[in-house]
Order: sequence, then structure tokens, then C-alpha cells
Amino acid sequence: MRVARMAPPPAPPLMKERILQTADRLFYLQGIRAIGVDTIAAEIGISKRTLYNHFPSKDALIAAYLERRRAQPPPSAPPASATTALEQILATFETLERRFASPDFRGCPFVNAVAEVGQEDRAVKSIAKAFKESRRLWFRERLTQLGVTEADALATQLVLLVDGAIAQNLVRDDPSMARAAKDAAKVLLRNAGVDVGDDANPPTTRAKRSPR
Amino acid sequence: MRVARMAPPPAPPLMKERILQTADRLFYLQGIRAIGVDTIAAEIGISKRTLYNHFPSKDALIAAYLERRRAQPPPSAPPASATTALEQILATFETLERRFASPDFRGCPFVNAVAEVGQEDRAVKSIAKAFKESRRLWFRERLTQLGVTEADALATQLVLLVDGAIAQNLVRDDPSMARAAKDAAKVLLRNAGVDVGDDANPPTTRAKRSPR
DNA sequence: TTTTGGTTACACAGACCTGTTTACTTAGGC
DNA sequence: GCCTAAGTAAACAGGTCTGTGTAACCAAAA
Repeated sequence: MRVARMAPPPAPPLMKERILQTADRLFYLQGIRAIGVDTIAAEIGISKRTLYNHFPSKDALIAAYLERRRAQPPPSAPPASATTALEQILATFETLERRFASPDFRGCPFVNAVAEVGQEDRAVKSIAKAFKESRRLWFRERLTQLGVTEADALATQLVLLVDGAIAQNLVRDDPSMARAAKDAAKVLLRNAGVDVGDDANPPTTRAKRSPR
Repeated sequence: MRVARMAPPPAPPLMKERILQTADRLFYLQGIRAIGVDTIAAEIGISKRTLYNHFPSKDALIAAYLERRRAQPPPSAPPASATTALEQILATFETLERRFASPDFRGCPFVNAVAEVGQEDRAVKSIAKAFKESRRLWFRERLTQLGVTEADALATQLVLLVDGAIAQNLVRDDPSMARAAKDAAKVLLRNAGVDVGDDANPPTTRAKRSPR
């Protein structure tokens, strides 16, 4: 655990990041209200006083935790794969399924945070809102690239599917929810004129054989 | 507020229900962890001891709160209207939009409860799971009535849209999320062969004009 | 060497939490 | 008139929480 020693930035910037990393893990996995600042400090091996030297209050730490998550790029951008806009969109749902399968998945940290403290902590709701909108715009950009005229409306529907899958998986522990969302997304995309490939696996097949 | 006085059931059943009603309101609006048993007792005007005579612990009260909500019928069954299966399905999304507009809407109580205490309270997760599955089956029944062959898969997709709209509305305070979900549901229904009426308002119009 | 800045250890305040205990009251049933 | 059941008030136990105050420490910079 040897750390490089220079002049001004020896430990200070590292310490703040270490606190945030630990807070991130504990807040996300166990809940914001379930974790006290003592627990975070003890986990790192620092005194509570040091933690309060870096963050003026627990609320500030919570906001920093969410802000740090918000600033991270969407997880659906693997290095070289998923090149086309359509592939990127569909890769989102595949990434989702992979994350659902992890025992560390605990739902959307922003939705959870709003559910936990969103009524009394305005900053939390504000950051969560910004995050959700950024994801919606991420979809919209790619839909526009695909030539979808109503990209805005469709982007909204896609984020509904994503958040629905996350919520359902949170209570049901069923990663297949991601596949259901992906299948629904394909139908919506096809309906918008996007060629999503072979119709070999339509999520819901015809029934009742309407006119046609 | 005169109550009939017999032998065994004079006030006891009323008291329990009063406690549950108050707990429901406070738990849902402010959060399970945010409300203490003192607050609930004080709100009703009873002593904390009386509350503990009816529920052995706060966890038991939480479970009873969720169980009571679970036992309530789906809100999408108005008296005489919404007769056909399709109308009932679509009415679900309209009811959703109406509830989004209320200042008392705070998301799905079951998802919130799991997010708040689902890691440490197994009963909560179990009840939430049962609730989600019952709603899915509610959709599936009606889809089967409509002759949809893959009713199971489509029912899952519809609950994804419902939960997605709830989650998005929770953080964005945008009731139009319910309309977006309804529009997406219509596309999925039409894709499954259900006649959802005029194509006058397709949620997402063609674009890019693929092969055809 | 002296200063300085971040850190530690530790106690503490003040609040809130769940759950229990004790002693008192009230009111109906026998 | 007595018994029982239920409720009340209020204190309390034992714990956790956020946030602060204080004195000592340690290592690097001057």
C-alpha cells in the first residue's frame, strides 16, 4: 500500500476518491439509509473526523456519490463491438441482462436513492432526474442516426423498458426480464421502420389472425 | 363514532385497521425507514404500547402494510366501464396517468419497500414478488381472452412498461410517461395481432423507409 | 528546527429508534 | 361489587445515528 509522495497532491485527492468508492459500494449494495458514516469510515480505516473533513455532511456525500455515478458513461459502449447505432441500442439490453445476473445488482441507484431520501433531499432528485434524461438522450441520438422521425417519443419508450426491467428484476430476481425488454424494444423499433434483422424470433407471434 | 358493544369484537378489529390505514399513508408517502412507530401511534392518538399489542414488531407492521396493499384489487377495474379485455388493459395505463398527476403519488410501494428494506427483510421481498406476479397474471388473463397466443411473454412486457413508467415518473414527475407506456403497449398489442383500433395515432411513425 | 496540515483517537452532544416496563384508568360482563 | 380486558401515560433500556470538539501525532516543508 505504498503511496507516492510529492508535494501538494499526496493523499488529499486520493482520500476523497477512496471515500467515494467505499460510499458507492456500501450505499448501492445496502442502501443509503442503511449505511452510516461510521460504517464507511471504519471500512476504509479512517476516522470519522477525516471523512467530515472531506464532506461537510452525509447529504453532501450522498450527492457526491450520485454525481459520480451520473458522470460515468453508459455501460453499453464496449470497446470495439457494438459499432452501429442499432447494435449499441440492443447491446444496452444485453448489458442489462448480464448485470442482472450479478449478485451485486441492486436496481437503479438513482431510483433507489429517490425512493429512500428523494422526498427530503432535493439534490438527490435533481441528480437522478439529470441522469434519467441523459440516458433518454443517449437513445434519442442513436434513433436519430437510424432515421427514426419520432426519435424523441421512441427514446422515452425505450427508457421505460429499461427501467421497467430493472424494477421487475429488483423484486423478482429474474434476469430474463432484460430479454423481455429487448424483445419489446425490437418490436417498437421495427414499428418505427428500423430493420432489426430477421423476424425469426418475434417476441409475440400473431394471434386471432386479424384481417391482413 | 359510537361503536356497537358486544363481547369480543368491540374495538379490537377497528383499532388494527386504523393502525394499518395510518401506517399505509405514512409509510407510502414518506418511506418505511423515515417513519417510526412513535409517529404512527401519535398520528392516531394512541399509545405506542397499544400499537405493539396489535403488531409484535415494526417488521410485522411493514409486512401487514404490504400484504394489505397486495390484497387490494387492481385499480383498473372501474364499475361499469372498461368491459372488454382490451379496454381493461388500456384503462390500466389511463389510471396510471391519473395517479401520476396526484401529488400523493410516490411510486410503487412494493418496489420502494424492496429498495428500502428488501435486503434485510425477506418477508417484504416475498410479498412484493407475489404482487408483481399477480399483476402479470392479470394482464395474461386478458391477453388470453383476446386470443393472443404468446400471452405470457406479452404480459411480461406490459408489466415492464407499467413499472418503467412508474419509475420514470417517480424521478421525473412527468405524468406523460403513462401515455408513452400506453402508446408502446398499443404497438406491442397490434404486433401480437390484437386490433387496437385506428392507426390514426401511431406512437412512432415510419422512418427511413426500409425495404418494405 | 520550527511550522504546518492532515490525520488519529476518543469522547461527547443531541436526537431518534425499537421495544419494554410500570402503574394507572376505564368500562363492560358476570 | 368484583373481574377482566384494553387502553393510557410516561419513563426507561439499549442501541444507532449525525455531527462536533479536543488533544495528540506524524511527516514533510521552510
